[in-house]
Amino acid sequence: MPNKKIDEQLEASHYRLTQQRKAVLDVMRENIGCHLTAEEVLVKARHKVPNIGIATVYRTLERLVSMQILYKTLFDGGKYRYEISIQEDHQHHHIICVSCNKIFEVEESLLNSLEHYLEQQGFEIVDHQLKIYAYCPQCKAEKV
Amino acid sequence: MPNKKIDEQLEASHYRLTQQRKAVLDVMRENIGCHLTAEEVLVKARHKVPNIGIATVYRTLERLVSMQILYKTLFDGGKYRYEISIQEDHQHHHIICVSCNKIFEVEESLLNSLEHYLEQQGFEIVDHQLKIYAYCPQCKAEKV
DNA sequence: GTGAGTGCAAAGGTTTTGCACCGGT
DNA sequence: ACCGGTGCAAAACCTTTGCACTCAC
Repeated sequence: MPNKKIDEQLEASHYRLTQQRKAVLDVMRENIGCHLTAEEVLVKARHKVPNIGIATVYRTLERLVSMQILYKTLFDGGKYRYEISIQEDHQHHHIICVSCNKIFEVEESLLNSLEHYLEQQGFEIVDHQLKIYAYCPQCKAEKV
Repeated sequence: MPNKKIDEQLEASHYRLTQQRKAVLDVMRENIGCHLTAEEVLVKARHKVPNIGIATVYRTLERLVSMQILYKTLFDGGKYRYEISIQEDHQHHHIICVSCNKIFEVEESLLNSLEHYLEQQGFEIVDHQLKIYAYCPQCKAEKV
């Protein structure tokens, strides 16, 4: 259960567990696998804490990112989206449906040979992000 | 020479060749392999047409993107960068040095097997973008 | 009680848009 | 001369910041 681990992290970090932060964290925990914008988190969090403001949402999301509890990724339109990190390793790989805009995850794997090649060239890889634009199976079927 | 091809495209598109557009296009042609922000294009273009405004730069860049003469890619910080398209095929693959911020190109190739796999899953791939964050060989050497 | 955290509103940064004027065809 | 293109300034958008007030510890 990742929740236990997150709670431990929070406790260890002198991080005050306010209503607002709990609401944001719960929203993210209730939306595993979703890639939410700050605005979307705000709307969902307001169901729990009606007066929560967008600034608090941003501040909380940023804090959780720096604690590596969330990932933050830049998507088209120049907007950031946040997702909860449920695994140890990064898996910054997304398939974005060009029709319904749904976002699917891809497992990291096939980039290893590319990275090895680049390391032989003298680069030291820190991270990578892959975005694939596609019709998802459903939209492909409806497209005709 | 790609310039000839671009000129043909422009002619075929009823695209008025104003001083400003020529300046923007020339800036991009003089900076093959560079990934420029609109602001950077503006500064360079003003050396040619001092009064050119940022709105014209954006409008021209967008138009050239829609003509597939330029590529537009979102980079960290939520800023778009534009680069001239010198090849037939897309090659949206970048290595960004986390130290000097220089951007290197990677040839497309090793993603084919991943794409085949996804197509078997029912996706129809439209495009993809890969960003790799790394220390470039020079910064890696200086890092120590 | 104290200081970190909050909400609001204002500011920041990038990109877009409205509008009167300009200039390529 | 026409109409698309331009420059300016304002607006739009997302995100960050300043500040007085609040509340978790």
